[in-house]
Amino acid sequence: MINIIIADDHQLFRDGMKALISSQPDFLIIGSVGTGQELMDALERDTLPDIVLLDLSMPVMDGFEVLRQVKGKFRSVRFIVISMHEDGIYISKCVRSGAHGYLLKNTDNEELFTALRRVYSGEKYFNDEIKELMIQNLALEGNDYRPLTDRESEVLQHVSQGKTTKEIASILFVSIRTVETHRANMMKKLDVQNTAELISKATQLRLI
Amino acid sequence: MINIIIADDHQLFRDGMKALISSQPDFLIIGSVGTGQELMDALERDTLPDIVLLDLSMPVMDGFEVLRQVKGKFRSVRFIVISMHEDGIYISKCVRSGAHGYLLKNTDNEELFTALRRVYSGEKYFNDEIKELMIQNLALEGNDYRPLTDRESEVLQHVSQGKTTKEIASILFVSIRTVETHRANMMKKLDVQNTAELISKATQLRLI
DNA sequence: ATGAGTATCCGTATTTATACGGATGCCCAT
DNA sequence: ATGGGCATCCGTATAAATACGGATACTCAT
Repeated sequence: MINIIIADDHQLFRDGMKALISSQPDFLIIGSVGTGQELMDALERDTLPDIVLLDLSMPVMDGFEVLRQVKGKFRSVRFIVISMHEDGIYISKCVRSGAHGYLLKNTDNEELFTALRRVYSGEKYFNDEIKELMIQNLALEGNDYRPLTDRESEVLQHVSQGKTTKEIASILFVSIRTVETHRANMMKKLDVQNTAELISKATQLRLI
Repeated sequence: MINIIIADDHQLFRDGMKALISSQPDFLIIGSVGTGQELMDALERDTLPDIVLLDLSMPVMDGFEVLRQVKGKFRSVRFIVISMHEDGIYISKCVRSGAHGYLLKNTDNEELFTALRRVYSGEKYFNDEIKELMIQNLALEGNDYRPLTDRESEVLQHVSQGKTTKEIASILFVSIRTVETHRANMMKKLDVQNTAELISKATQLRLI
């Protein structure tokens, strides 16, 4: 019997999920919580589930924070993220944070069951579409991805708003050469040829 | 009694919605369909509902196509779009296509009921968040928004990939001046100062 | 004490973008 | 026949970006 907790701030969703999952003989819903804090409390206090179905966008303590706090703590519990976000960056972030699976909220029933069973048996579950999104995101990041510094981010923000190097220098009270250097460094970090590609890529990477 | 049809390709969602809506004494689910075509057939054949809860991303005939086909046809039926997409462009497109309301799939129960009642009584229903997203999109479009021509879009694509005017001229077998003119015209249409802002705005407007 | 990273700034040069106009020809709707 | 929109191309000029290096000083971890 696979013990499952559902963590999502919408009762409708939890109820629907509970009804669906309970229809299968090998699944048992042992908890249904509406906040990250409730989930943490349940994990500390009660019988540990085999799997947590975890929404990302919960108030106060979101899914990412939950993953961060449980990291290395409840090792026997596996987390399948369920999210509306079909964005490679969210998915990559979840995978890095230790998620064992990722499903979109419009996943169909059979796939949900398959995911639950696969993750229960020790595998990770990411379907082809999810994999493709992750690959796209990693390809965007490139081989030697280094994050932008605070100043670079600031300059990038101004550039994306259409300001010239001269204008940015004036706003930040620095030399034109300083801004030029920051622009050049960003272009190197993101491996792009010019400003158009910089803005394009930075947008895709959610740096703007 | 408010008669309602639910149109969504995921049975779990339809079932959950049906259970929730049926819990209210003034609502009656008179149909539950999984495709746009089924919805069209139901509207042609059966008693018309007062309201259709319409998912956007259905296979073959999506929600936009449904709205387009019903435009001016079933005038007494009101459409509330239910979508995962919290994107001003989707929302604006729905409103332009005649939707009477727009809800995100993580809307809470009470708000769903409110929306159904308001739309039934002749109002439109868009909450503050949805309105804000629309406003942002309209602000982006600006005052005298004109769409890009095919050639402009083609040039824009190349520009966003980091190509210079010279390179684009070579690829398209036209003069450098031609590409220069296209770039200048796009910048005028989108009311931006330079290429960085062009790419930034075009991305937000989903032109790239 | 040392080294790496960050932020700052420089000289010189070339390439690219942008701006100010202007023009012709084709297609299509009126 | 006419006019508007689109795609094409031009001369001249300035502004901006990019590129090739180089440099100093501060902070923080080792």
